[in-house]
Amino acid sequence: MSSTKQARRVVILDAVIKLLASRGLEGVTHRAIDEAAGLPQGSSSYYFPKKAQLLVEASWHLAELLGKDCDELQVGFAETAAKHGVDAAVDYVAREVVSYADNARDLFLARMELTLASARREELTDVGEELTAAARRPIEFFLQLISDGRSNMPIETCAALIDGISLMYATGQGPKPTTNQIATVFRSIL
Amino acid sequence: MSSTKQARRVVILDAVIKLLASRGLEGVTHRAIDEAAGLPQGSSSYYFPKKAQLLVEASWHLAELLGKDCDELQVGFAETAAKHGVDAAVDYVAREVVSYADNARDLFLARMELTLASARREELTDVGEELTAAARRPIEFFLQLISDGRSNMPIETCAALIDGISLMYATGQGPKPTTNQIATVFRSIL
DNA sequence: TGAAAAACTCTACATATGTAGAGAAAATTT
DNA sequence: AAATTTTCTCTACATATGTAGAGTTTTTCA
Repeated sequence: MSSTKQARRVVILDAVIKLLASRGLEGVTHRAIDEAAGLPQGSSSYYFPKKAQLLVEASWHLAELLGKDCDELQVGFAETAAKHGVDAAVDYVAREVVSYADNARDLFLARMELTLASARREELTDVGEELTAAARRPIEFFLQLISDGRSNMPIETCAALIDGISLMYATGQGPKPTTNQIATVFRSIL
Repeated sequence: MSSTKQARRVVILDAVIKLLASRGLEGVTHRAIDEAAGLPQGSSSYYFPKKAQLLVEASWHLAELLGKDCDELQVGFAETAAKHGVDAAVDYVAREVVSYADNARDLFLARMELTLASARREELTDVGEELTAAARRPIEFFLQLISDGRSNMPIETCAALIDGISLMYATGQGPKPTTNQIATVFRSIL
């Protein structure tokens, strides 16, 4: 596959993620995608003829985006820990988690939409698990590091807490999480 | 409004909730509702001509159902606390929360769908808040009782945690919450 | 440069959906 | 019981959507 073709596929998948966040699964139509992506009508239909497959690929793409962000976060954490100690690193992560709530709102909401959909669409089962795994990976990493494996909160519980807080904030049902709140969660784990 | 008419409206709104859980917002169509409710085609369209309004009313109905369940839970809690002490009551609530994850899966998933939708559909803003409030009310009640207002975990955080755990379980992304896990959350609040 | 292939855009069409309203059935009133 | 109103069911229709493929443009390559 040529790189321009690949690039256009990415443009389309990005548009799908944006639409998932702004209009939900019901708002993801070939025509709406073309418009959101600024491409001629028929484009998304040409690159992804079947909608079911389109959603699967958009999900994998989202998992990749989440993974990249998480990798960056891990690097930042490791560097901060090395320079200023674990305690400062915990604060660093807490700050990142909080700012991520705004910066990656679309990614988060798209993940929630797809996670819900994965429970009822067979073709999304696998990538649904990957989405969850991608979101959990960095948390797992931190818990391991800061608690040295002796965390008294299971990784799933911690991830669920962050997801729950993010969901309420992203949907306007709760206040913006504070750095303090997140840091407290991490520290209460020790 | 006659009671039979009111009864039929409830049948329809119940069907909407079931569909929200099993097929998501995209699966809620007048025709699908009629079939799910076992009513003649055109019924849901007759009782709720506008889909936007149908969703609003289904949301209020869901909030009412959640409220009833929560009231029962509060009564059970109060009785158990009176008979066997607060500690036993905490266990009681933890057990209820866990069994609720299975018994009220549809209600929970419908609430998640509607909460996500309320972030992008203006007409759902108000009822979206009510849905969240209805789900939080009993938690607020318990926290107040068991921590006597000196909880070190804000009500929003506790509610977000339970929602997050429930979401992962309901979508097949996490293990079934255990009584122990929930009880630990409640006790860690003290 | 010109033909062949590939990539893309546009159009068409079958089905699905929201919505309105005609017509039938049931209930109510006289 | 007949008339009238109310309630409900069925049908129709305009629009939206998924999907396929015709036709066009661009690229590749001999």
